[in-house]
Amino acid sequence: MAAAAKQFWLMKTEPDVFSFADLVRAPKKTTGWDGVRNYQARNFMRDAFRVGDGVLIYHSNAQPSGVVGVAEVVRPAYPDDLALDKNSEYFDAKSAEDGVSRWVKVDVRAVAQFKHFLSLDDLRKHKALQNMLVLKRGMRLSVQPVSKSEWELVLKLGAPEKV
DNA sequence: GCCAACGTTGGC
DNA sequence: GCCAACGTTGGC
Repeated sequence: MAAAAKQFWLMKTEPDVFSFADLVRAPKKTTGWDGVRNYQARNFMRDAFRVGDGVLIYHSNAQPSGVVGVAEVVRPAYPDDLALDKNSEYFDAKSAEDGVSRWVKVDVRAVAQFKHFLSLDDLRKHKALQNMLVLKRGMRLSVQPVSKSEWELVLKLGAPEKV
């Protein structure tokens, strides 16, 4: 059986909370991407993410916001138990009621940092990227699919350097 | 099931 | 800090 084709995603993080540099510094350059509390984003992780998929790491609420580097999925979806932790800001009362988290996380590992940080303005300069979800007005989804052609161009523009 | 009110996201 | 856009909640 042929291996499933590699898929591509973009994941947002606020660098003040957890930055790409934090990911690079993490043990094995890997972290559980927890705290996602949006059903559409969860469903992408739970139903579509596969080990080996590529991830653009995007800094939101940054000056400026943009894509900083590349990671890969190293563990498929498993329960995000912060939802059960009363002291966590990601606590979810409904999950706690059920005794089982309705939220999931995946593990991602830092792969490369862009030599050329790509701000939203940078990305907008390229017609081939005009359909990128992250560029759409009002797009708040924190986990987004990225097309193969978008991925390839963004990597070319970003000049990734292995971390 | 509708939809107004509310809370959050995130660019600017 | 502003506020547009969006998701969720809850009354009915």
